[in-house]
Amino acid sequence: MDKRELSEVRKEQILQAAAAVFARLGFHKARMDDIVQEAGLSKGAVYWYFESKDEIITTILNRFMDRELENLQQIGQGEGPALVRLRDMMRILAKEVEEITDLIPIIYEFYAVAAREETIRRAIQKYFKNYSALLEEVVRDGIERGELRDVPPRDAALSLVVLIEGCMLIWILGAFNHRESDLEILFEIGFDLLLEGLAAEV
Amino acid sequence: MDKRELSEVRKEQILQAAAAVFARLGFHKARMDDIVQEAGLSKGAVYWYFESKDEIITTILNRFMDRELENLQQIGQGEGPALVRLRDMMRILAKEVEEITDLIPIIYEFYAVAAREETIRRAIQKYFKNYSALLEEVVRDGIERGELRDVPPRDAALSLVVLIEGCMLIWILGAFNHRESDLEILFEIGFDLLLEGLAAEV
Amino acid sequence: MDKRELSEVRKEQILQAAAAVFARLGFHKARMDDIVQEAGLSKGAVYWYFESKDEIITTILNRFMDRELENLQQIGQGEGPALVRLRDMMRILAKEVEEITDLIPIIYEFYAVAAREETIRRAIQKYFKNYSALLEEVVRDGIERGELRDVPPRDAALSLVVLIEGCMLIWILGAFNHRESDLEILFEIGFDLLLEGLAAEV
Amino acid sequence: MDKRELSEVRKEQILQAAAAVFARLGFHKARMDDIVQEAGLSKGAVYWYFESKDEIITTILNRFMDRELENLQQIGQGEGPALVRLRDMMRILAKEVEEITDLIPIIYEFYAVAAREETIRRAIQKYFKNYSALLEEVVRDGIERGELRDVPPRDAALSLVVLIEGCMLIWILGAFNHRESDLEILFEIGFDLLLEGLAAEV
DNA sequence: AATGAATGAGTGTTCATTCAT
DNA sequence: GATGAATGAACACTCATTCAT
Repeated sequence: MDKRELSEVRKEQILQAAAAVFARLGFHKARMDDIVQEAGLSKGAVYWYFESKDEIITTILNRFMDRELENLQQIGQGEGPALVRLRDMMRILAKEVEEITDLIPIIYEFYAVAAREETIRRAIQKYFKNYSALLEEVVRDGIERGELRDVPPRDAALSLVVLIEGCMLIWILGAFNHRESDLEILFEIGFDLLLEGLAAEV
Repeated sequence: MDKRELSEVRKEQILQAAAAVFARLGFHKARMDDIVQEAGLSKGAVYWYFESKDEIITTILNRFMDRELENLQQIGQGEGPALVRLRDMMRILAKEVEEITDLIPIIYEFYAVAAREETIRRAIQKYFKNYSALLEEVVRDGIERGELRDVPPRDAALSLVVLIEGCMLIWILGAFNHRESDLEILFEIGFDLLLEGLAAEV
Repeated sequence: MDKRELSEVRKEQILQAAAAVFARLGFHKARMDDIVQEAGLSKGAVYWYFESKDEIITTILNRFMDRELENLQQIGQGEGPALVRLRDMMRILAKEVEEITDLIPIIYEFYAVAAREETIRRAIQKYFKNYSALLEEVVRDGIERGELRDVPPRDAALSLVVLIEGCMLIWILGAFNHRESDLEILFEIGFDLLLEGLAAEV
Repeated sequence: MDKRELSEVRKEQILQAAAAVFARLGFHKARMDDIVQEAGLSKGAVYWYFESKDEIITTILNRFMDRELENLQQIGQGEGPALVRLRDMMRILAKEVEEITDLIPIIYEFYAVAAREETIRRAIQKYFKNYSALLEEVVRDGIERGELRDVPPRDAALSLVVLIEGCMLIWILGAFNHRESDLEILFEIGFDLLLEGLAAEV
């Protein structure tokens, strides 16, 4: 393992630790000392790899968003029917999100910060832009194939983003905690209704 | 103005000031001294009415939720067609939310905390429960009137909550900041698509 | 009850409450609010009768010393044998002290303060002076009567004060907490040994 | 100087400073900032070595008691006549106490606290237990050698503790401030009377 | 006399960051 | 690269005292 490699390993080690601590305590209650301890390193070491607590936070956010996009992209690129691909995207997204449940509260802290701070907001906006662009692509395909109604693809993508984010919120808060305790089921209920519509046929 | 009245006025004065400060700086960066100054009182006075910063935060959350529910309730109770009532609810909600834009980031901080802390979570769950119960009622009415398809009212209510919360998030983050800068328009796009459905008719 | 009388009653009421609170919490942890509550009065009322927390403390100290001296004096003035009178003094002192056990810690706080502050020290010195003068008187009488050896009465009084204060300390700390849990017994053991002496007769 | 050594030095440095400040101002009026300044360190440094003001206080108490016991022990272990050894113990004790005069008020604050708080009381009780055990040993030896009357050694030890503590109190308060301004002299007067007894021989 | 709301200086403690080794 | 002791600004909260009513 050469120097560069070790350096990457150390960084990953710190981010891993930081994520765990943030998940446990949130950004603000988490102290650098907690991260240091969780990482099994020294304070100096952590500060050698990251300039500040803020940099750690931002890095975590970026990695999270990058990975999420990558995942979605791979799924969306399939060749089957659009509806199948969308369903698959949501199903897989649900699985992944459920695996990192602990990190979700952090996301909302990011959102709170983003609403106030330009820099973070820009990053998140970019994320959402990519995110919805991916969905829009599939929607466009679905319309062309005649699977979906001929609605503005961008609006449809918006609705899907709204659906996904809304469900995640409801889910993490346990707001509908009867049978819908699985994110996947929540997605499904919402998705089906969105597809078929609520209005009575005329 | 008698004692009890003055006491209420003072509390409101402090809450008002606190909300302003929180909106500007977020919970954590906001110092008690900021609230004190904004309220135009002394530190002792603030602590005379509230035990701690935390109590101020919680009180704000509760008042917010109470007021929001009350608003929705009044709108939902109307007699017209369900679709009109739902549209009205969202339109008015949009107006109100836009008026307290600054406070929205706080909501996400609450969500983040809620995901971690039982007490706050319970409060928010209760809020969502009431919130969706209101919507469910209107939906049920709509189904009976034949305005809406015969879907499980609870699922439909869930979808509406998801729609509303999702839109608010997209909006506050400015994630689709082209023409949809108004929350109302975002609501409308999402609502229309949800009503008519995305799927092509067979 | 005329004004002056009521005033005295109120003062006593406050001192009583203050003593109880001090006993429970010590001088420093005791807050004026605690005293106010214990007295069942308002803050303003307490400050109407006493200028400050300090004045309350000092007043309590003085009352305590005055009463103690008065008690000793009455006992010491008897006409019987000196040894009997001394024994009686200690016995009664023990009874009294045991009744106000809770207040004893306060005394040590006074001693601590006294060692640092002239004013309090003077008051306590005066107390001890009277205190030992009383004992000296009895001792002198005992020597004249041939009950006691012909030692300098002042030295003997000193020894008695030392005995009393030392026993009280040992007792309140529970330092010899086997059978000597009664202050009276502690006094007796010490007194007997002091009378008979430790040295083997030559 | 290696790490461990430096750490010890720093702790001592802080304790030294704290003792000085406590002596000057008492526990409660002493601020952490005073200790910090006196120690010539930063606030963070002090808190690096001690968790709280309370821990500093407790540590000082323990060190004091440990050292005192060690001293007494060394003196008591001598081989000469018991009376000589007791006299030496008191003489040396007097010297030592006079050297740390400033700390004595602290002791009384401890006594006051001890009377109220289990933890501190236990510590002090243990100290007194050791303390009197040492004296008891010498007394026992004295009785065996025929230097002392055949009294219960434990009672005699009690009397000696009482004598010592009583004298210290009288001395620190300056309660007999004529010629007996030396603690040593006070001890001597008390000790001689205790040895020879006050009662007239029959 | 009495009330209790209001004041504001004061204090123990925390914690992100730095830096000598 | 790595350590962990050291820094010091920041901050929530306390509480004796005041004073308008």
